[in-house]
Amino acid sequence: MPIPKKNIPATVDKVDSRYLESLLGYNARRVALTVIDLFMERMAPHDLRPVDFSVLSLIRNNPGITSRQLCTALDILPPNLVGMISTFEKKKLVRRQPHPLDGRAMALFLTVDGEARMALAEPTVTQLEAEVAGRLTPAEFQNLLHLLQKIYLPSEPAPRKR
Amino acid sequence: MPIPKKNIPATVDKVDSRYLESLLGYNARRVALTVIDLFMERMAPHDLRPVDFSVLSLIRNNPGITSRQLCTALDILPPNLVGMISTFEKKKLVRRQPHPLDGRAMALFLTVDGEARMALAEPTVTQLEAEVAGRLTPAEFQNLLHLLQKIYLPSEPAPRKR
DNA sequence: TATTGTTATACTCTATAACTATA
DNA sequence: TATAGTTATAGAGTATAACAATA
Repeated sequence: MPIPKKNIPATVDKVDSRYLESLLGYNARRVALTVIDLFMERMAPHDLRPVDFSVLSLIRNNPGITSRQLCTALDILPPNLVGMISTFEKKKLVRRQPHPLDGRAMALFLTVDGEARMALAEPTVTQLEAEVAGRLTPAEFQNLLHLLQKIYLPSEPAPRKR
Repeated sequence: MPIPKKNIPATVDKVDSRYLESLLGYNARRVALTVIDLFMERMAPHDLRPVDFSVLSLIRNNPGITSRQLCTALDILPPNLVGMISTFEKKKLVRRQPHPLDGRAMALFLTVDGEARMALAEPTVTQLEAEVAGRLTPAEFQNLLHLLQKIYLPSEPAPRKR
């Protein structure tokens, strides 16, 4: 039988977060913040924020990708990408080139410096991912990625609006 | 045998995002954005952003909780909570009361209006969660929450820094 | 001396409108 | 007429420093 509490006005000793923890949105955001915090810490020597890494990674794996394609893939608004690309150009990480088939567009490529930067940064990301996933078995980790993708990647490639 | 491509300069037709999709941080952020977008859409009639809902939910389930406890539980900085609480007070959703055991602190409670607002809002959240999880079986959904929590909820309750 | 709540403020991130060059 | 890229700018979100009152 539980010991009766003293009759004091309502105070909270341990916060009950169980309801929030039953919500996918809450849990996904907490995990995203956890990983992003560690990411920024570890990637500081490489001078890359998460979004920088995402952009450079897509250019690396898709040479000649356009700004518009980057914006669609990463859910970035075009005006907010312009500054990033300009900064990358100033730092000699990215090179812009007229698109061969569309005179309005610019094709994006990593420079040699950009390739080198990413070659150093990717293992750092791999390492921090491994640490974050440390409490999960490899099978659990793969399952987690798969379940997350089932949420945001429609099997039918219907256009996403935002 | 694949048909040889025409010899044109590098252009990208379909963006290859497979590397990013192998990263937990990327997937968690995409899911968080997906759920938050739907959340804001559905909760607009209730005039509650995700963070508003989280704060009111914690007050509801922890009557007498302090601002400091809210900040710790939700990873909000104290200066950024002040305005929210003030707004809630103006809207008669939350009531502040001197803390019975700590003269510096304020104990927070929902008003009758606040309870009513949350009583309407919670079913909306339950509904949208069910929709987002629609592609998953109930067992998969529970497993997803469990795996996410293993990432950000340490079994040993070590203090998080940020 | 440390902590709670608060103010003021700066910085970053995200969003909107409008323009140009080209399709 | 629609789209890619760009500029300028507004708004929301997040961060730091400093202070008064209390522990």
